[in-house]
Amino acid sequence: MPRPSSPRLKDVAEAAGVHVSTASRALNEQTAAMVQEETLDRVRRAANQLGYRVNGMARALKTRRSMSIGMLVPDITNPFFPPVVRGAEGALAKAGFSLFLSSTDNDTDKARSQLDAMTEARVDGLLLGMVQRRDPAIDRLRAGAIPVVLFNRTVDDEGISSVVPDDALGLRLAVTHLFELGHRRVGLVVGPLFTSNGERRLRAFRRSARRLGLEFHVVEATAFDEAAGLRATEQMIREFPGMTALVAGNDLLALGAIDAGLNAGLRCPRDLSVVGFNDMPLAGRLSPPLTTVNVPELTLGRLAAEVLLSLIANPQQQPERIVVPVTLVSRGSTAPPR
Amino acid sequence: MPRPSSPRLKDVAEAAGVHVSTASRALNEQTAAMVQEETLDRVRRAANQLGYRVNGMARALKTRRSMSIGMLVPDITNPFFPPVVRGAEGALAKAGFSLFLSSTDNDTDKARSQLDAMTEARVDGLLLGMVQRRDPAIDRLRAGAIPVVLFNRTVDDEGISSVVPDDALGLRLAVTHLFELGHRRVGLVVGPLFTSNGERRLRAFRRSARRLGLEFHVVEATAFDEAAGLRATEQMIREFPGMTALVAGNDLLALGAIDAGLNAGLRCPRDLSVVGFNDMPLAGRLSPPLTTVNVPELTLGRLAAEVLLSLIANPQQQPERIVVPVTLVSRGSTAPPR
DNA sequence: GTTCTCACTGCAATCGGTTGTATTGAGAAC
DNA sequence: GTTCTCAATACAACCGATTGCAGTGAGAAC
Repeated sequence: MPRPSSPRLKDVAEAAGVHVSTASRALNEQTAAMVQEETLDRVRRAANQLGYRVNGMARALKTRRSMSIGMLVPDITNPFFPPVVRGAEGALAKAGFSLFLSSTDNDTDKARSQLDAMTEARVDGLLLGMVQRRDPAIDRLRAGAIPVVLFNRTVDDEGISSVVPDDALGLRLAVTHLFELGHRRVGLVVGPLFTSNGERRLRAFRRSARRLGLEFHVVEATAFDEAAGLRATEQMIREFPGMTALVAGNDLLALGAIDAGLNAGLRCPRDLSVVGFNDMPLAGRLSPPLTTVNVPELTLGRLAAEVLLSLIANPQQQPERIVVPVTLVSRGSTAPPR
Repeated sequence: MPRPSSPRLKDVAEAAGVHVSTASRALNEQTAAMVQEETLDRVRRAANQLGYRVNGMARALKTRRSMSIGMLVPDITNPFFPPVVRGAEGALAKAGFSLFLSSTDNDTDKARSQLDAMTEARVDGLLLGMVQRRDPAIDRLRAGAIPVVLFNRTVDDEGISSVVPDDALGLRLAVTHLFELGHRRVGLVVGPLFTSNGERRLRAFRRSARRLGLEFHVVEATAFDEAAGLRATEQMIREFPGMTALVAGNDLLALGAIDAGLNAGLRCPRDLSVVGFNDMPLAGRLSPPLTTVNVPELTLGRLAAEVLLSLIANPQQQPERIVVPVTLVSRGSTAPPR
């Protein structure tokens, strides 16, 4: 019966004429110093010869480090996330970690089952981008010993590391921009308020609008996508006539809002100015080019990964809550009111 | 010294007062029938009580199945890929598999190192979207026993399963569309010819253009992104004056082409019609809305995953080469020549 | 009362590595 | 020549599951 699987350390050791423990040390950077130069060579040569690749599962089982991390995003097809994933993946790969990625489709059950899968895979850390403000999944995670960093959204609980955009600054910039263009009657199509972005952006919007003396109205969208933006804006147009401008909870909501406006005979930006949030890729090439709040997505992903890595290196570490600065990008979807 | 880690099967077994092998059988669907109803209950209760999660590494080590698959894409920030990833992930999750995702940034070295990492993680299969027509990485993989399905691009070698769009049909549709609009002098900004999409689209373009009696010129872009599209089109404009329309190797190249045209004073579609390929998300909302060849991305990803799953279930299986049909979506970036 | 079944459970080997400890042997110190 | 030191290597336990096989005991068959 021929051995069907790939060569094991034992095979390498035999080929090199050493004990498997010696082969193990020879092949590990950390321990290679323990073994004689000449032996080192023999083992390495044998390993190359046989095309040996360490069995990560066996190693992980023994060392209790899988060298993998799990990343959950609400929806990978939301253009905001791919750059975040890329930023995270780049930083992780540099440190030798692989990435388990999963889209939860904004579905709590799916999120839980994916989280279970990652727990079973014994990932060394988690990057979570889909949490709700009060999230039972997080509570269960806190009990466990697995390092977690939240990104994009965070939880109300202060005890967990996170990397999020500066929601308050973003909304202030957006509202101020509209005010300076001359708008005085401004709507907010906010994302779901069970998310931190929803709630924070709403609060900042209210505060800015009040301070500037604007008339305003708020409608909560059921999700962060175009369809929800469309529905919410239809409602907004019914409930808040005379509105000349609108801030959306993110860029996809903004697209839905523009559509709803069009359906109601309001052209953007002539009859209705719209500001998005995120500055997702291609936002500047849309028709009209979207005025929006830029979030440095790659950086956000990279930072989240770096915080996680340092948390893995030192689990006792205090939680770190990073707020990434944002800027307003003024493009074609906003204009002075007529 | 308290046990810091999560509960093991042994802990569950002790809590339930049974042997660990019995606990193992009780907790596995396949083998649960072997154990008495009453014992089953006790074990399950104990497992829930302790919050037991199987250690995937230990299981994988013993069973030689990691229940994970690796997916390599050239660039996750290319909007074409997220829906493909999502399609694949959905199908895989349904079958209980997790997804290792990695962006290779079109870098052969990075691809190789990621492939090594996946090999070490002992993934049960690979979904590769970044292969070149003659790819040494594939040759190395063929030797091994790990099931592979290529998507989006394929290799010249016939022996490997793949799921790719119908490049030939797509280009024929694009060229015919331009012909019917009245264009007679048409360029092709093709993707790198070391990719199957590049080469196949070029061939189909030439054939269609000849058959229709068009004058044509081809420039090869160095990558599938906007910057490469811009550069290639600048060259095209120099070398092929009087061109009224252009087919791009994908949507990002098309965007670069539109920019290059603008820089040269050619407005799209008034002075230069442009057809893309892929119909990436938001393509229809761009300015101008992109005429392009629609590839059903979600389906493509799902199919790739399904082929891989069946290959994993039955490794002796003949390779399957699926060609996914495409359609032309006529929008605003094409118009009759002036 | 024995023996045979058969359903259930326990035993122990195994997957492929890592790592603390023991062993070995050559040269230094005496 | 004996003992000590130390570098290099071998031994063996262990990580946490799975699974072929052996054991057990209750009831059936005789």
